[in-house]
Amino acid sequence: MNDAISRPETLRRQAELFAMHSSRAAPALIGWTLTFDGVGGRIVETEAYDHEDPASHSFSGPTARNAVMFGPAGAIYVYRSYGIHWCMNLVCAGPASAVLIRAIEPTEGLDAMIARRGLEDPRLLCSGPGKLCQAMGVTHAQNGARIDRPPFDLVPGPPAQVAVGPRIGITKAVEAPWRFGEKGSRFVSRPFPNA
DNA sequence: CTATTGATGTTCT
DNA sequence: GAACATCAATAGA
Repeated sequence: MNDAISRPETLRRQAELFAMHSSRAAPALIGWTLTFDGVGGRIVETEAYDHEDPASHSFSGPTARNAVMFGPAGAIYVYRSYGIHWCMNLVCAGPASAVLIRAIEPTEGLDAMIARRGLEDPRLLCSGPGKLCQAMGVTHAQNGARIDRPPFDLVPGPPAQVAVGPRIGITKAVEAPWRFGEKGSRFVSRPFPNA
């Protein structure tokens, strides 16, 4: 028999996920499969942000850049990082909360990712928020797009063991334990202390 | 394996 | 003008 989850069931699980605050949706997303135009893989690392969080783009209220974060859940918020890279978030139940996708384990469309990244090592293809957007071909053109409709796809996976730690690359609220990853995964951007 | 540093350009003060 | 949800290259242990 086919053990794949049906489309209606997937949409139900997605709706359930987006109804959560990002701090609960972020760990719940570990193990889901995310693709764009058939290219992507298993989510193995995420971070949560919200409007009460000094490290969040949404902390100081709506602006042109962060407008998508203040919109409906299920949207994709893409921003430019350090003038060079793109990073993608999934908007969750608000206000203005989102999950940063920090690393995936490449499983679909390996050839396209290798071509875009100019690398072959699967561990280096998507082990960081900027890397995975480059590998998947996600740019500002996808800002505001829906995660629950083509060309995006987001499918639940079997339950994963989740490690927790402080977020990476921020200078405010550095201690908040809002970084999540799959225990033991070799595809995360940096190791978790107790995994 | 960890630590450090320069590159890059948009956003916000 | 400063800060920035990063990356790749490099040096060292």
